[in-house]
Amino acid sequence: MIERRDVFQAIADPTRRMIIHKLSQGPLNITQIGQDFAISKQAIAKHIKILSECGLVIMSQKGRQQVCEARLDELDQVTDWVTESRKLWNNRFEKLEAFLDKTKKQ
Amino acid sequence: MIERRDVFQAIADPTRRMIIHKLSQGPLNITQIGQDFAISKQAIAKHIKILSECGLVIMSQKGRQQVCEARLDELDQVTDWVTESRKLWNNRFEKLEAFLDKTKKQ
DNA sequence: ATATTTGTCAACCAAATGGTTGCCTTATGA
DNA sequence: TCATAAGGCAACCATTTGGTTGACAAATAT
Repeated sequence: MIERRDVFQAIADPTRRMIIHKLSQGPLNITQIGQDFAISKQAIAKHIKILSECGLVIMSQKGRQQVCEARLDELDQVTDWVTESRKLWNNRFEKLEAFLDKTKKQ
Repeated sequence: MIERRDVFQAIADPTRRMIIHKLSQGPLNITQIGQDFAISKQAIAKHIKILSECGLVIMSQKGRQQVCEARLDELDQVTDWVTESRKLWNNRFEKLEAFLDKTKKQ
């Protein structure tokens, strides 16, 4: 299995999606993020590490606090892939239509 | 760990994304899908099972063949979540602005 | 000065994931 | 009729994942 740490895998976990949701409303430190979740701060920190490794969260030190900010640009990878798939889907009969058209003309 | 089998998890795997990509261009049976991948047909079948369980692929029997067709509607869940997060992000200063506005008026 | 808060590091764990192989059933084509 | 192609099923495996606990360092507050 290849080492994967991409945006798709990052947003696959519901907890991480909720974290992104929270951070979309403004920056928070790790303890504040953990407030709504019934898991340890260490678990939260691990999620944050994954999110920041793929660019969805950026960190900044502020005294002893680690301030986390959402950075949603990388989600373009996701919407781009969906858009591309839909494009293919919409054009899926093109070849067939071209073939039928050609056949008709002959 | 809760039982998860949702669209987000389904598209987290690169092989499954490639399968969707292929199927977006037209229906294929399991053997045909496996053509481009260096993994066993059983592995492909497992991926297809996951994709069909979350509605991204629909199956139809055709003799001994299992024809797979892409069904991209469920990807709305993904784009909707991204859109919602971006909306929150864009409105993230609203509360602060409202507060400042109110303070100014007093 | 000391207690508390914030977060890190490391070890550990059970379950999930993505893959394998072998065997079996059932259509299909020669 | 019989070999073969398509796929299902089950057992197994290594690695990854998402979580835990305990100990620790360093800011901050009292």
